[in-house]
This record gives sequence, structure tokens and C-alpha cells, in this order.
Amino acid sequence: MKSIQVYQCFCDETRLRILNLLLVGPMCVCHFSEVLGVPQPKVSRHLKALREAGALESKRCYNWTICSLPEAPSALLEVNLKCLQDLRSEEPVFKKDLKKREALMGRLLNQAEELPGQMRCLIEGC
Amino acid sequence: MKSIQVYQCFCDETRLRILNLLLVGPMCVCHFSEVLGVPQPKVSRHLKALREAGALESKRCYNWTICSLPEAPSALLEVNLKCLQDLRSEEPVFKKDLKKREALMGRLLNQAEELPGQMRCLIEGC
DNA sequence: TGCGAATATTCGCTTAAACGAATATTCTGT
DNA sequence: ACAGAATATTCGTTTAAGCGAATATTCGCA
Repeated sequence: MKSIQVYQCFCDETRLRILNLLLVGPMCVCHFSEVLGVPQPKVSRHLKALREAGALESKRCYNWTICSLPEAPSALLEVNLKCLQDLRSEEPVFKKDLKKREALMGRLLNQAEELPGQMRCLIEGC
Repeated sequence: MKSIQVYQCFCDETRLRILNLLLVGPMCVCHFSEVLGVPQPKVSRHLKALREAGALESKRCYNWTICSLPEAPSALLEVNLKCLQDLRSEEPVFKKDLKKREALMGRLLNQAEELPGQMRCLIEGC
């Protein structure tokens, strides 16, 4: 039963936090690690799980791997991503993560001359 | 994170099949066992999980325990029950279960004089 | 009160998830 | 080709889920 795969994605807090961040826009692996305060291998494994369930797409861009929500999500996924968005107000972690994301992005934009390629990928969608 | 509980409910095929049946109307524990072809203790444990996640209500009616979907489901649950309904056409098991349910209900109605109390509960909502 | 049907729970086991730590791989720029 | 940054994978362990079999509990009725 294929839809179970989607539900399994949503059963883990770290994965929910990743999806919550992606609802705002693409991010790269190392930034998940930083924003969530979670070790990189852990992030990597969860990203793999999301990818295999069709809940995430990623592409290499210079030395970053930029992750985003799938362009054509399944109906089930789409509905639950919407739910996740609505859940933001109830879950302080989500809001906290978004704040950290914003701060990180601001910092990155300041150094943008030093990492032009990746930033272009991230901002303009490469 | 409370919503994870809801998603965990939807991660198990047996539970999905139970919910699918309940979308049509209330059922009692022993009938789940019969319709799904699953041992009673297994059904009982899954019902407990659903109950604890707020995805099921049940009340004793004579010697039956009649289960139904909650009157006031959470938004998250409601949305996903709707999805489950849409999934019916893609999952043969669901349709097969519904057929068996229908057959069972017909049979029960024929013996209705012998079990008036429970049937009233089941049909009229007690 | 005691019997039987319906339901719930416990026990021991098996399987699957998740994790940290360490390591391997991939890629970019020099 | 090499060094270093970013990412992925492996290993061994821990924790959680699910299961069948057996047993306990609950409840209606004679």
C-alpha cells in the first residue's frame, strides 16, 4: 500500500521540521543541519527517506546539494503539506526553525560574493 | 508533537482497512475480525491504537462494542479520512473489504429478531 | 450466581526505525 | 592529481511496533 510510505514520512519530528522549512523555499543539506541543530548524517538519512517516499527532490549545485519539495507532489502529499503549514501556529519548534532559517539566509546573502554559484542556485532556482 | 500520533495511525494497513470500513458506518469489534479476516486480539490492539490517537470512538451496546469515527475529528484526521475515501478506487483491498462488510450486514439483518438490541445500536446509532 | 460470548491484555518473540560514531564517497577549485 | 568541503553510507546498538498464543476481563442473560 503505497500511501503508507507518505504517512511514514510524517511520523518523525525531524522530517516534519525539514518539510516545514522546505515549505518556505529550497535549502541545502548543510543548512538543515545548522538550522535544526542536528548532526549531518542524521539529516542525510532523513532526507533519503523523504526522497524515497517522493516527498523531496534534490540536485547538486556546485558543492551544495539543494533540496526542495517535489514539483509534482502526489495528492496525498500535497494535502498534508498544507496541513503542516496550518500546524505552524501550534508548534513552537516550527516557528523557531523558521526564525533560524531566516537568520541563516540573511547571513548567507551578506557573503554572497564569496559563494556566488550556490547562492544563485538557491535563490533563483538554478 | 501531537499530530505525529495521527500519522502513526495511518502507517498500518490493518488500521487503514478499519478506518476505510468505518467511513461507511459503525461496526462492532467481532465484525472487523470477520470482515478483515484478522484475529480478534490483533483487531483489538489496533482499535486501541486508533482510540488513543483520537481516531475512533466506541461504546458498549449489549454484548457488542460498537466502533465509529469520532464525532468531532481533528482537522488533520478529517482531511486524511477524506483522502482515504479517495484512495478506495486505487486499493483493491478496500473495495473487497467493503463488499464483505455489505454481505455481513445483510446476513445480520436477516437474523435481526435474534439480536434486536445490538442491531438497533448499530443501525440507529443507539 | 454462574455460564458463555465478546473484548481486552499480557507474554515472549521478531522485525523495523532511529541513532551516534566512524568512515567512505563525491565534487570543486587549485 | 590533490586537498578540503559537503554529503552519503556503514556498523553496532537501542528503542519502538507488531504479532500469535494464551489468558484475563467484562457483560448480558438464564
